[in-house]
Amino acid sequence: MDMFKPTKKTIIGRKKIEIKKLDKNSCKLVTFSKRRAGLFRKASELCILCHVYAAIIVFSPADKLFCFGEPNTENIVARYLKETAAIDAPTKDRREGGKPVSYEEHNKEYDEAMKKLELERKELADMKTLAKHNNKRGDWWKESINEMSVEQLEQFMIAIYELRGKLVERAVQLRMQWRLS
Amino acid sequence: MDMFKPTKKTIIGRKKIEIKKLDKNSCKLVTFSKRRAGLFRKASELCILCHVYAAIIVFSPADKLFCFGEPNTENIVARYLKETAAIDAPTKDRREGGKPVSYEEHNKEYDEAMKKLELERKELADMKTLAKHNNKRGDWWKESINEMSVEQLEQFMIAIYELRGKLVERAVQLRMQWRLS
DNA sequence: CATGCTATCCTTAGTTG
DNA sequence: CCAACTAAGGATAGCAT
Repeated sequence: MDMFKPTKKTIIGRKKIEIKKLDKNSCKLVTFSKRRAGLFRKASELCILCHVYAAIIVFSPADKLFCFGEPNTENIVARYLKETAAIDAPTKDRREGGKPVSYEEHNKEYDEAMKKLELERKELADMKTLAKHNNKRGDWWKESINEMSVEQLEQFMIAIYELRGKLVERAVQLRMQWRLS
Repeated sequence: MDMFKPTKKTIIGRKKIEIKKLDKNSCKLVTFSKRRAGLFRKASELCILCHVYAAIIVFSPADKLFCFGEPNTENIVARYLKETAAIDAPTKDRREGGKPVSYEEHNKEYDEAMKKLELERKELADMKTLAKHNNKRGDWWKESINEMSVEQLEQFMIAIYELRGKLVERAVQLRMQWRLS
């Protein structure tokens, strides 16, 4: 291999940049990749060094989801939701930008949902007690997974994912209720 | 004040450290504070430079929650849940640990499970139709979310997470069935 | 415990292949 | 476009206050 590079010259090395939005798109993508990798590595080091759990969620310039999680993202997020749900209203140690969240857009959905809820609440109350009666054990639907056919399972999974979205909405809804009270 | 420090000497500067769990507790706490700050700053820069959204969730050695969010943590998390819910089952773009699951060890379980399944399938088929009959609408449990109390909701969410694991298992199970047939 | 300092290590902007 | 390289700039371990 060539021991020396007589051709070495114009390499100037890193220059200082201002932390401002990058307009050049190619540059932005490269920078995003590099810095995201760096960020994830730093997070990993932090987790190992200090023996803590952490998760990072990033949406790329192309709106693709990237996430890091030690030991995994989902559990951290779940725990985050739990914690914030528990201490949200009173203590809420927001670091962030400080904006108290724009609930505007959420409000519409919730208004609708709550009206709908109001109506359905009554007619569904008895259905629930009925269901509870029918299933001696509350977790029948867990057990029954093993008997589902492919089609049933698929449908059920879809339903679960929808349900999950509803759960999140509902959780936010409840949190708002507390906040307002 | 003293302008000069003739006493200056022992400052060695930074030394290289191995990325291993820090045992010394005081050191761990200091390192955690410093590196967490650095991590959040990096994330902030990434968000500004590349005009992206990101969130970081960290649990400190003392198990306290620290979070960063641009523009705020909650929305990022909500969006994360939405995205993963939507594309999870089919595409599942886990970044994280990344193991594509070793199917070997699953094989045994699945063989057993499949036999068991075969037997149970028939005797449970009618139970299912019974259940379907009892609940005019198959998705009563979706609607009933809106009436759940906080406690019920929390328990339900936990159940859902568990259920999700079972679903994944079951899905792999079925996939293998197809593969073998 | 938090803050400031400094020497050293690490990250990465800019460039080349 | 992606990977490698280089050196400037930034982060930080260890120490001191």
